[in-house]
Amino acid sequence: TQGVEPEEEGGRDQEEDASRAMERLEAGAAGSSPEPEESDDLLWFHDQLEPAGSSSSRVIVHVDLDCFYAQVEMISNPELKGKPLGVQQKSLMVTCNYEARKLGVKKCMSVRDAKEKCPQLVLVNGEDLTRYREMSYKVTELLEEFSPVVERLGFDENFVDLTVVVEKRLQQLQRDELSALTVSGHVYTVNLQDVLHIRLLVGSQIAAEMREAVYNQLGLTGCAGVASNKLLAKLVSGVFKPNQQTVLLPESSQDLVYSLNHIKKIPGIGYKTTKRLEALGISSVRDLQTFSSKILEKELGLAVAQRIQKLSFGEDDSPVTSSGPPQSFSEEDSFKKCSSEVEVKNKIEELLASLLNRVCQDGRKPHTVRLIIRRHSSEKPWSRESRQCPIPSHVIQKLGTGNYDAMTPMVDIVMKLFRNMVNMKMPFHLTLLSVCFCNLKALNTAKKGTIDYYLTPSLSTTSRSGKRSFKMKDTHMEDF
DNA sequence: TGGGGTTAT
DNA sequence: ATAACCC
Repeated sequence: TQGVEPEEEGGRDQEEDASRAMERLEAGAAGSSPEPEESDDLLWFHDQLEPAGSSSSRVIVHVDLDCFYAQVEMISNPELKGKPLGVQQKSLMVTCNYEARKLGVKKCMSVRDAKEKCPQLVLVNGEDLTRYREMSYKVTELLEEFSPVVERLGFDENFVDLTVVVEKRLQQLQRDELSALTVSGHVYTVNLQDVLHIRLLVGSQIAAEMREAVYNQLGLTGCAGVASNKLLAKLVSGVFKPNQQTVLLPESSQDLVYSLNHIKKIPGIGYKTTKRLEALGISSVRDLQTFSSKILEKELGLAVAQRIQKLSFGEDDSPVTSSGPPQSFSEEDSFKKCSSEVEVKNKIEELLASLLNRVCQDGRKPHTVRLIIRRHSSEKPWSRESRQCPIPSHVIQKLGTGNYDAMTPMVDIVMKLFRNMVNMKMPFHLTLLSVCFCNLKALNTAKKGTIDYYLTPSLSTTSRSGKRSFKMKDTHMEDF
């Protein structure tokens, strides 16, 4: 109902699901090795696919889930479907479903403004990211079945490089099928006479199959954009908004970048760079395109200047890089005030409890811990300070299954980091605490019979039970 | 303004 | 260790 059903617009003949798509791809890979004899027609056609002769043209898809946290909440609790729903973290409503948006609620509104706009708004707390994170990785893993090169951006966006998969599929197609190729979903700027961007059309079909698989297997809807690079794929994915997809034909790429009314809309140009560019009198995309490269390089440095000026033309040669497993795990909590050692220690214990569970499930071992704080009232309210240190190897070993063992030494380490940053003889006022595990290394592949095996507590005699969950002791609430 | 993430310097 | 970027 109400716009969450997929494929009103482009989903004919997309009944093929991901597994069948994979069978076809694999069959294609196997069958294409002895170089199928091609007719002259077909050779001519393939020649047209690479106009400039350089084989640099890529097919990239950007997949962007619709109001992701709200969708996960509606799956967790189907009674929320059909009602205006917002997901709240502290005083901020970080996202909301389309029911709520119809009633004037916007993403990243304060909870107060949102309730004012829409008194019937249902709010759920979204501070615990566990279910979002898990669903997010399911999406990435599903997309990896279509092509192994998938790059995550946040929890709800993925880039996939389809170049190789498109090429395989094209080589499988017969001459008559080739001339009958059609686009799936929208085309950016309606100008469909010239159908020579066959690879992008095939990309759009694969994008439709991806969205169909994500919906059928995970129950999530989203948008997709297909283009020749990441920047354009991302920009074009947002053109038709909930649950639709669009492909950008190259001759429309300038129209697309000019449709951005300000440089800050270009992904890669953030808050700081926008301010510095505005100080130079640059505010529109065309301003940036035509601005002196020399001056820009002096002002921002060679790397940033060249990159953002290319972005302003819609050019982006950055590769889609496989995200793989996460580089770090962190848990944070923000609050109005935290100003005593016991409060700090309690928060740290809470953060560590979650982190130890996560690290345990991941299987790899972090070799570094970092503590991050935000102090109140300091001139830069957004700035954070951090201290990090290696995790001693004897503590790393305890990280495997018996989290109770690692908890106490980890708290001690993190509290030392805290004392290194904050002089506890002086009054302090924190508004955020965060603990991060990073420098993750694959587990010690201790083989049976080796010294390592018997020296690794989680592998030898004790505690062969399954993964245990660490439970917080209910401590010290009398402090309040 | 939250609770995450990444890469570059 | 911080600063920039992304969501």
